[in-house]
Amino acid sequence: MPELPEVECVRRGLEARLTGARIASVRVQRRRVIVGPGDPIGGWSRSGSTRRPTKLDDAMLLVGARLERVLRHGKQLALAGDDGRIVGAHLGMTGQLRVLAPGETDAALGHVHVWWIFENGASLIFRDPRRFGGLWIHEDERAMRAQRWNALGPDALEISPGELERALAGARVSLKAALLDQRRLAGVGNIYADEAAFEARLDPRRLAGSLRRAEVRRLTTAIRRVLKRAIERGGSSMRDYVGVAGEIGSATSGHRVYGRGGQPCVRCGGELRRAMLAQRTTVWCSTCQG
DNA sequence: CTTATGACCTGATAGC
DNA sequence: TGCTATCAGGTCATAA
Repeated sequence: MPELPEVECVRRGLEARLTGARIASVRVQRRRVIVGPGDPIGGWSRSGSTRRPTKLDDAMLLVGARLERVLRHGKQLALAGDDGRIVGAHLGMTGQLRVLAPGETDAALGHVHVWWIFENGASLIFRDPRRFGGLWIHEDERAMRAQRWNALGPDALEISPGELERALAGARVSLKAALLDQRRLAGVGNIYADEAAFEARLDPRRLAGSLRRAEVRRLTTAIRRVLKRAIERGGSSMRDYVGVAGEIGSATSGHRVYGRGGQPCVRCGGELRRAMLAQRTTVWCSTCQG
């Protein structure tokens, strides 16, 4: 579920609430959501491997460290300790990182896989009903970037027209598919791909490599504006997304095409089209988006 | 190399 | 009420 804006809201929430706090202990309820050193990089649920996961110890999950920074690239997150240790996190479709205040318990939360307790009594939980998300353990930030983050394209929130032009150059896929491809640019998912294409007035079925320079420039502005606006509204809470304290984001009400197939275009009043493109539901205005 | 397809999971909702 | 089918914000391995 969460795309760049939602992940950024989580990042900010974690940093605001937990920076400087020391991790006292961790409880792992479900080992397979964690990719340890030596485990298949794609994660256990996808690998089909019959190997056993490598043994984890608490130190790999930052126990004893102070949380110093929370990093993000695209939809990827990482919790960085003050001693160089780091844990990568990806929320998949339904993953959440939630902070519980000292004494606060939420027995209603199911599917909690990892539970950290801080010295100040606060808790951080990773829960994920569908388990498409997970945690990744790396030696340090450099290794994490080398092993995972460097495979991603430039962060969509700050991508430049030149970078986007390079990302789309020669692509023989639809614009929609290219926007969803994290190796080209990192952070755009199904919601914001449609929103950005509408904002830029580009047909999502267009061949991505066929955009002219002026169109790439328009698309760059559109992507950045759409993502920034969503962050300011606290993200899109459709189904599963909530902030670190369980709060709802209001960006959903600002969507102009996503989820509005068959409804009137906010620009021209024509009926918005809905179809499958790149195996994802896609909504666009066939009048406004050439 | 690039691109397409299934697989991984649970839960909400619509239709019978 | 209860069943089945469909759909959901995302990757990842493998096939073509």
